[in-house]
Amino acid sequence: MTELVNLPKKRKGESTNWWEEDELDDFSIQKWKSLEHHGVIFPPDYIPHSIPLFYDGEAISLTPEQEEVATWWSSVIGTEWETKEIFRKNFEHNFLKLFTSDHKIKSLDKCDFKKIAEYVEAQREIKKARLPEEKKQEREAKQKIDEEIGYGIVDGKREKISNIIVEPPGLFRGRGQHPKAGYIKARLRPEDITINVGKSNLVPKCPVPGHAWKNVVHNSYVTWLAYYKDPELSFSNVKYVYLAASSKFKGLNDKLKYEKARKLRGLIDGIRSDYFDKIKKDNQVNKQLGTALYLIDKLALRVGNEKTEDEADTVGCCSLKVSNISFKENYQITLDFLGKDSMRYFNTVSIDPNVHENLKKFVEGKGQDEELFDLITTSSLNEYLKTFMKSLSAKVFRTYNASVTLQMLLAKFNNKKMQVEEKVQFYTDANREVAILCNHQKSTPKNFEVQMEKMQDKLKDKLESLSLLETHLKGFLSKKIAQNADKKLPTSEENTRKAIVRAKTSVKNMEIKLKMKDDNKTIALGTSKINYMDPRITVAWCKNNEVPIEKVFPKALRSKFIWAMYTEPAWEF
DNA sequence: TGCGAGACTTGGAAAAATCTTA
DNA sequence: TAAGATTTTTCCAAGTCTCGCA
Repeated sequence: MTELVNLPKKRKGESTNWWEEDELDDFSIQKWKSLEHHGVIFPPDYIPHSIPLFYDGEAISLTPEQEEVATWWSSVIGTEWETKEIFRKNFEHNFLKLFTSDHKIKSLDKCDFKKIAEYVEAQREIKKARLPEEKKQEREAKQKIDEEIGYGIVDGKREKISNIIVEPPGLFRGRGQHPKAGYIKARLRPEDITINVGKSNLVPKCPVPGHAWKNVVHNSYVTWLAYYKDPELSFSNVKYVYLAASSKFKGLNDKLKYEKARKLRGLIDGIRSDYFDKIKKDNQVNKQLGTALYLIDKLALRVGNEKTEDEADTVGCCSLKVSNISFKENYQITLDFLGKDSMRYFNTVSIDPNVHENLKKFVEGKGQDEELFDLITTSSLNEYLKTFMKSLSAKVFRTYNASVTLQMLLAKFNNKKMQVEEKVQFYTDANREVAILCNHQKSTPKNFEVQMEKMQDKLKDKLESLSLLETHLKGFLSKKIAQNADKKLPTSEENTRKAIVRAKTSVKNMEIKLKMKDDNKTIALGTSKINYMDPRITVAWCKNNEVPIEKVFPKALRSKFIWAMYTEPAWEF
C-alpha cells in the first residue's frame, strides 16, 4: 500500500504522543501538573474618527464612547440586523443610555448615520485594496505574535492556544428571536480576567501597564487557561480560554467521546428493547421516558434542556411543545420546531405504532403551548440512561448514530477503480446523509441561483459540442465531409472518437458538480465531520480505498484528529 | 428535588485563504 | 491576473451535562 498520509516519523523508544501511552494518568480527575502561559491579549483601543451623527438634520458631535457604539451600528446598516426588530429596539435602548437625559438625541429613527457609514465603507475598501505585500506583512506580524504568546506549556509540552485575544467589544448578535440581541458587549479590561496557571509556574504579566488581572488561580482540575465574563451583560455566558483542538486536552476528550459512543454500540440492542418495554406497558412517566428516548435515538434529536427568559425560545426533545407535533396517517408524525441556533427542524416520519399512540395520548387535553413530555426532564432522562452505562447521556446517541450511519454507508463502497474525485464524492454523499440526520443546515449561499444558471449554461455548451462531435463522426462514417468542417474539429475518425469520450466525461463531471452543488445548497457538511463522525472510520476507509486523507480532512482537521491518523485499515467503529 | 454555576462541546455565519476561470 | 467561486478557518453564540448547594 502506498503511504497516504504524511506523519511524523517516530524515533526509536520515543513515546511523546499521548494517544500511544498505555497508562494515561486519570484525566477525569486531574488534568495537569504544570501549566504555564502568557495570559490573554486585548484587542486594540478604539481610534476615534470624529465624524458627526446627524439628528433631525443637525450635526451632533459624539464623545469617543458614543462614537464607537454609533460606528458599530453604522457597520450593521444594510444587513438584516438593521431591520431586525429586537436588535433595533435593544440597540436603541442601550445607545440612548449613553446620552444624558437632557440630550436632544431621543430616538434611533431620527439618527442619520450616513456619514459614519460612508467612513466604515471606505475603511472596508481600504482593507480590501491592500497590496499582497501588505497582507503578507500583516500575516507575518500576526504569526509572530502567535508564535510568541499563542502557546502554553502543559506538563512540559508546548501546546497551541485557541483564543488568546479576548472578545472585542461590539453588538451582541444573538440568533433567532434572542431577547437580548442588540445589547452592547463591553470592552474588557485585565480586571475582568481570571488566570489559571500552575502553582510553581510563572504568573503571566498583565499586558496593560498600570492594570492587573482580576484573579490568579491554580486549578489543575480544569483545562481552561483563563476566563472572563462581560461585566455589563448579566445574561452573557462565561467565556473560557482553552487550548486548541490539536492539543492533548481536546484530543483526549474527543477520543474518549468516540470510545463512549462505541461502547453504546455494544449496549444499543438492550437499550432499545428496554425503552420499547417502557413505551408499551409501564406507567406514564416511564412511557414518556421511553418515547422521548425513542425519538432521540431514531431522529438524532438533541435532549432539549429548559431555557431561561433571557434566551431565544428554542426546543429539543424533552422541551417539545404540543404545537410542534402533528399526526398523519399510517403512523406518521410531523415535527416542526426551532432547535439549536433557531434552526428549523421540519420532518415527517413513520414511527412505531406504539410510539404514535403514546404521543397522541400525551397531547390529549393539553394546550398548544404546553409541553409534550410534561412528566420528565432532561435530568430524569439522563438518569435513566445512567442505568445502562455510568457515563451515558443523551448526546452520545447523536455521536453513535452519526458514526454508525457513516460506517454503514461507506461499507457499501465497492469500486476501487474509481477516480479519486469520484471516491471523494461518494464520501461526501455519505457525509451529507449524516448531516441530514443531524439537521445540520446552512443558509443558501449568496448568488446561488445565478451561479447555478451559469453552470447550467456551461453544461448546455458542453452538450452542444458533444452533439457536434457526434455529427462530425457520422460524417466520417458516411464518408461525407462534416457540415462544420470550418470549426476546429478533429481531422480523423479516431481523434473524433477520442474527443467524444473526453466530451462525455466532461459532461458527466459537470452534471455531478451541478447535482452536488444543488444537493449541498442548504446542508452543512462540516459540523458532523468535526463533531460527530468518528474520524477513525474516515481514516480506515481512506486507507482501504487509496484516497489521500487530505482530500477529505483539511489541515486543521488532520491535526485535530492526529490521534486517529494511525488507524489500521481494518478498524471498525 | 430543584436550580444555578461551571466547564466543556457543538453550531452557523462571516472572514480569510485558496482555487478556478475568463 | 483579476474577479469570482469554493474551501477552510475563525469567531463567538448556544447547546449539553455535572455538581454542589439550599
